[in-house]
Amino acid sequence: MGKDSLAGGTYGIPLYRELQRRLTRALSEGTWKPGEALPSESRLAQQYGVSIGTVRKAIDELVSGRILVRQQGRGTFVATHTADRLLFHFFHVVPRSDGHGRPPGTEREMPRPVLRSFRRAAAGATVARELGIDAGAPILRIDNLLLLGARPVIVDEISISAPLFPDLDRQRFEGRPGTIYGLYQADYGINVVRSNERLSAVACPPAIAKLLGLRARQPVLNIRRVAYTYADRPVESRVSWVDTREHEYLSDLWKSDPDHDR
Amino acid sequence: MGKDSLAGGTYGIPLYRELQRRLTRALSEGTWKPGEALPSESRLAQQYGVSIGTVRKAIDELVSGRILVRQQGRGTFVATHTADRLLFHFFHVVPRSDGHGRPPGTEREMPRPVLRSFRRAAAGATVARELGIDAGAPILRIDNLLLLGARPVIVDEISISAPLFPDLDRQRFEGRPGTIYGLYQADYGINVVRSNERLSAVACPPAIAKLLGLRARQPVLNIRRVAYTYADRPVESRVSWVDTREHEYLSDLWKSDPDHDR
DNA sequence: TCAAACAACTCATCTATATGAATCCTTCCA
DNA sequence: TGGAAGGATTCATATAGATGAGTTGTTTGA
Repeated sequence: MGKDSLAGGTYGIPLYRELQRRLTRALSEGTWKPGEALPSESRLAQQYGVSIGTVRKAIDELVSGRILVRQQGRGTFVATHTADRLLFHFFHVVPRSDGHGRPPGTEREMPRPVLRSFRRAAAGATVARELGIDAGAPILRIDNLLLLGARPVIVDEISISAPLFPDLDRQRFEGRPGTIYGLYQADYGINVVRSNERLSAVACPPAIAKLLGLRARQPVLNIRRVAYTYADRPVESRVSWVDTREHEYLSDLWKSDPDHDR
Repeated sequence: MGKDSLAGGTYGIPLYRELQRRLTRALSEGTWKPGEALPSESRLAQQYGVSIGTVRKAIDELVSGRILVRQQGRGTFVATHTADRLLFHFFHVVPRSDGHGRPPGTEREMPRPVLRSFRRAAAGATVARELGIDAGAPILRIDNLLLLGARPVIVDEISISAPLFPDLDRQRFEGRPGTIYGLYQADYGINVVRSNERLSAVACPPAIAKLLGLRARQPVLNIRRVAYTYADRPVESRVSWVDTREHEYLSDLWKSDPDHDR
């Protein structure tokens, strides 16, 4: 029975759920970094003084929540923000599928970001509420134009709490090797695991319309996303404006992932 | 070992997955109707000649896919289309949450439907493709206006394959006791278990605008939904027009359900 | 040197069993 | 008549172990 043994611990709540809580906390504390392997199931079982089946049950939900990834013969790993993961779990804009026989959601394409502005600002009421910080608190405000194919399709307005991302500046942001969530993860140990989006149709503001090559007041899809890390801690508030003339927003609550069979 | 034993059966694919396949097929054949209980886990184990753990694993995914519902001490039941289930899994339009401290998604309200028209028609190309039938095949076309509070917010244009719903007429449709999916289920044994939605922002057609109390060409949210039953068989194609001045579309891929913890 | 064989390790599947918790039904007694 | 007690049945949790499959690294042998 290892030093972290759960034996004789919490009452009322199941062992596997308590173990899950501890694993999640360890994850949020950076005990194992994204891409790294956790100890093997048998070692975890030994360490926490539970059976291997209980360890598997604790891990099961973290895997189905895309927080961990299991690989037979290799181990269990902390999920990383690869381009694929971004595409299938956090990026829902796809080419329209009107008419063609092709099933929706296939042939997704990685958006090419063009940085429009990077600056420090103070949180407005809405962003503050979404990020769980005080109104007026310092934030970083990043405006991006996303190209799909050759065409500008999305304008992203990103707000993140400045103290969470020390020393993040324009150079560093633009020089990131992968996705934005990959940057949060690799440079700041913040792993975005879930997001929540609220959509509405609005008349396009002139400034946005100019970027999208749209006439002002034309209908655009407005998306407010809040991205969360472990334990539902908000990390990023993002407002997107989507030109849906040639693209659409795909919401497929199940089977959104070709790899992940369930 | 029961007559349905899986022993010595399929090679290569796991027992629990084969059992899952058989259960799904039995479900689609109406062996157990919605609301009814399946045989107990121990009985299923006996019947199929597998251990109880394997039965649980087979059922696990059907439960997480909301196809079955487990109740400790009672049994395992085929999910039914209660108002709650509709609200949380198939109805994503909620009051805007701008400004208020209230978390998004709470305080949902059941829409009140007003039937605008019920008629027989021929499937157009898009609907035919979505329903997996031939273009020109007979369909039922139902137009609904949905009120949230006192206000008209959504126009629904529903298309279903006529042969799938024999003898369905306006009286029967309007006289249904519960939701539309409840009608499909109770009267035709068709259990909608999944849906897929594609959203875009468009200028509101005049006919729709009149119903929603909106000026023509104002931005509205256009939703194309295809609803599926077991084994990904399409059942319904629905086009919705949503007035998002006071409401918005909520897309929360995880924790959309207060009951269902995962 | 190269490649096959092997060993050691991982997660995946499957079994068997025990105990607890929730529900339902019957029995029994005041 | 009513309600408590008990028993039977259900799913929920937890354990222990066997076997299989996939991966990795090492050893062996031609």
